Amino acid sequence: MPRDNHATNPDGPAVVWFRFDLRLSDNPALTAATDSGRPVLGLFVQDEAGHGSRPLGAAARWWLAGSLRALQAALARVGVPLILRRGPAAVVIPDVLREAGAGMIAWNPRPMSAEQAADDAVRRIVAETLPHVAIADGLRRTALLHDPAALRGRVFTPFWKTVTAKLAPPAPLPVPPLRAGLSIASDRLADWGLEPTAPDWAGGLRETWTPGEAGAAARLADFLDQGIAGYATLRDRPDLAHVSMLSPHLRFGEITPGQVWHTVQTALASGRAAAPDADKFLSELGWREFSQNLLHHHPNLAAANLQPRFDAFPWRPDDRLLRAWQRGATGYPIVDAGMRQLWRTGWMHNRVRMITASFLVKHLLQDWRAGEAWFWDTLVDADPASNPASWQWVAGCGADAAPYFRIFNPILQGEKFDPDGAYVRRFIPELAGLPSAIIHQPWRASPLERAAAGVRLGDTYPAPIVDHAWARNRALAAFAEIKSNAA
DNA sequence: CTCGCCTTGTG
DNA sequence: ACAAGGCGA
Repeated sequence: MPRDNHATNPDGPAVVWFRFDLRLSDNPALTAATDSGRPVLGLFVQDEAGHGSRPLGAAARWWLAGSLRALQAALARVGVPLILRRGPAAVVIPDVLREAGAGMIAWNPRPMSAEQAADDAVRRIVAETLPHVAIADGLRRTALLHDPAALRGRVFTPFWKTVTAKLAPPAPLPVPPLRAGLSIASDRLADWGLEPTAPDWAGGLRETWTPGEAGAAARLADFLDQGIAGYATLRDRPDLAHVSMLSPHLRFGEITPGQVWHTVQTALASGRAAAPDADKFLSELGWREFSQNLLHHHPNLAAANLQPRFDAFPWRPDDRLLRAWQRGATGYPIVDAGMRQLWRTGWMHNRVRMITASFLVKHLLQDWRAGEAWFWDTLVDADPASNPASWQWVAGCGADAAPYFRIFNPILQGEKFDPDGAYVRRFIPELAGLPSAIIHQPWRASPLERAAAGVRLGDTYPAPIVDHAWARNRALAAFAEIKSNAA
């Protein structure tokens, strides 16, 4: 049947504009489009200018490619195309609606004010230039468990108590019965250059992750099956597998916090999870909500200290130190193992994130923003809220932050949370032969132990770039300089 | 106003 | 044991 390619049609297909909600289930926009009875056309717009959000880092771009491929395949199974376009959303969206002869557009609300402003701009342009296109509006919010506009959290515990007191997320939506629609022109994903080619550094990422909705569901099922038992304490052990690793899936909206919440409740009710473990796990979702709340109320979270007195902090920018930290060559095994896990897999265990971040900020006196930028580029789960909020928390300048004087001892942290050195051995094989009792401080190994393990300090593995006790005192002195400033 | 809380460390 | 700062119930 001939088709007018340059006019919208009230009976035409519904375009579902995907953003970081790359899933079919619990997707109100997709459900609204299906409920309208129209055939569905998926759309993802790569808007390098950001469209109200921060341009992705390299690891997140890799993840996005995988997630789009997974979404494209899932939609293709029911005959629905996923159209890829590049450019400013306010230009691309009207173009696509005209080309598709669309009668409707639907998208899920986003939580940040800049995102809402960007979406409002698109809404206005569509309403003004394409009045026959219905806009699915006021849909259920699924990106967060709470409405950040309705609450302002400065301290985590009361914030999370307030949220959980009335927490009853509606039952997640099932995958709707999609009607296939005709396709229009689409970019080729490969042409977006999201994935590295020369060099291809993504091998460790591919081994570790399955981006996409199915991968997210499998990860959650696996965690509830194997990992959540003992979570309350074992979650701090980077050598064990007792964390969910859901963070990148949540970041790209391949699973919603509401789906996680309901799945955990079901596991609780059937006795497959214990209450202390489930509560602790859900409180980690709480930290995610807390960070999003902070970003909502402080859009400049990644750039500005939440505590202005830190504006006068005497950082000592030093590229040599920063690079040593980035490469995992500080001479402190737990720090280096973490940085190498990050480089290899695009992810780092939460406990080790705190240790490595504390080390950069306090032992090396590098501005937390330099560390935040590195994590932003290398983490597959790099989140515009969680990443800066957590860095500010560690640096002591954030909301409900760890006091600055609380300086992690990388040796004690290693011995406490990687007691057998298994985590260090996995990511620093050149230390693998050292006895467990000394593996977190190889400079104290005896000459005989080092020879037996083939460890030559300053050669096969670096000597510590700073002395812990000295660095600790220097950090405390630096903090004392800003202590008297009003908070 | 006190007390607990906040993903501690040192002596 | 004791250290350090701020917030909120």
